[in-house]
Amino acid sequence: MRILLIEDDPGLGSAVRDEIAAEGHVPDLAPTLAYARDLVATMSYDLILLDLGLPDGRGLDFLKALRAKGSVTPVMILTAHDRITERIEGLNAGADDYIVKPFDLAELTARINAVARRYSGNPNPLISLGGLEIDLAAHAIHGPDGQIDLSQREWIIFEALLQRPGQIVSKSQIEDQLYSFDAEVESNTIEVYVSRLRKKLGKDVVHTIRGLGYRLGTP
Amino acid sequence: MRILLIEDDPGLGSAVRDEIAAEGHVPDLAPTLAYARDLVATMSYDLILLDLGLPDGRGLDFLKALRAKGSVTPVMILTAHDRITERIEGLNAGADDYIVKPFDLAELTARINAVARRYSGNPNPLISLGGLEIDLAAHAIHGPDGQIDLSQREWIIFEALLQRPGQIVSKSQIEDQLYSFDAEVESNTIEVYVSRLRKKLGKDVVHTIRGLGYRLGTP
DNA sequence: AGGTGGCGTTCAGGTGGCTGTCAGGTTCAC
DNA sequence: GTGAACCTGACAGCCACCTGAACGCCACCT
Repeated sequence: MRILLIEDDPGLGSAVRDEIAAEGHVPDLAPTLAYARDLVATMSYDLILLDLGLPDGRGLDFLKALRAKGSVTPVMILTAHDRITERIEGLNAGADDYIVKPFDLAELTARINAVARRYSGNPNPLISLGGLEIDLAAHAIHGPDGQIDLSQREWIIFEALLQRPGQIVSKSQIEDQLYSFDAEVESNTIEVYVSRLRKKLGKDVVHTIRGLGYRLGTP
Repeated sequence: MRILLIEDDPGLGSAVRDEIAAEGHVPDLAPTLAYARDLVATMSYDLILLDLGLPDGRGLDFLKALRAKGSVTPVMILTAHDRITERIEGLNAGADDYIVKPFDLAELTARINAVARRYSGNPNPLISLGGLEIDLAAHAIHGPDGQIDLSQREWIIFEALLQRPGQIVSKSQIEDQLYSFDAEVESNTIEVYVSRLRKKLGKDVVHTIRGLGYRLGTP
């Protein structure tokens, strides 16, 4: 997914861009509104992340101009904690969602995915996978023998794979999803969870690539 | 990606610009240095392709001025086959890479992608190679018959080649990637791995240059 | 308040994929 | 023609991973 990040803070900009890229999206970073205008004139984006305070103008004015031109690209605004009026104004100007600084990068990812799902014509995706019907938003799985329930941790791991079909997700990436920053996991917890997912959902739902990680099975 | 092509030959200029655009980049073509200066004053480019012989001046002087101003935009110079001194001077003046005329457009694309990866901070490129779609960060390869998995060591060797398209990578360089410093490999391990890559990905994915090493196959 | 069962984590024994090697054959520079 | 470089199928051993079972915790139910 093509994502344009309009953010002048170099540190935040880099961190967010790297996170978006790590999630498999294709990010562009514009530190100014002028550059952002050039980009949206020539590129087609699936989502825009918009900071409201830019060095060469107001993010809000950029957003209004975008909507005035008829663009329906989803826009998520980045706002400071105490800027409530600004937030409301942004939503009124046509933003689809907002996230409050400072934010956790994992939360940003989840929010991005949520906005993208809402606006890609697939707001509540059912995913078909090898005889399973999966409803991510409702955490519901329907298999050939009926409803299948996963525990919270099992869902976290399964979603980590579902969000990256075709990609290898390393054990350390899964650990990062499950535990707080830098927590050391001492045993083969991940393997046991994967085994349980296989038991509940079928042995082909997760493929192991030895030494690298796991990958979602092919539908 | 925004690419500025500084080339006075109309035929070559058009062909390269069209190829760059077809690859999803956003090219600008400047047939003179004066025009190029105007463009770089107002636009931010991700890469500059620079011919050294222009009607209104030397490409080398343009490059030196660019670096003197503090620009770190990657620059790839286009040089004639026999202009070795010019090539060296270009690299010394701050060029990041060079490509020798006449060149294959597919090789140019691969080289552009490689330079952009080194300098753009975007570690998650999709690479197309002979019917394969390769996602380096996610260790994902999609071939004509579906998903292809490589082992950890196979990836290391494949990446060593992917990161140097068009270049010969020696066996000792590959050994350095695989093993710790100064480890002596006693047998034909590298040849066996290359054979396995060919088996999984196709026999043209790696070319052997006898006595020198291996090179990535052409897309 | 006490009992229960689901969940998270750990462990141990087993397994099969990966790694490195080798041998026989092919290719090619000289 | 020759010898070095390379190719590739096959094999053995290692260890990353699998999975059944167990235990402690705690939310929930009675």
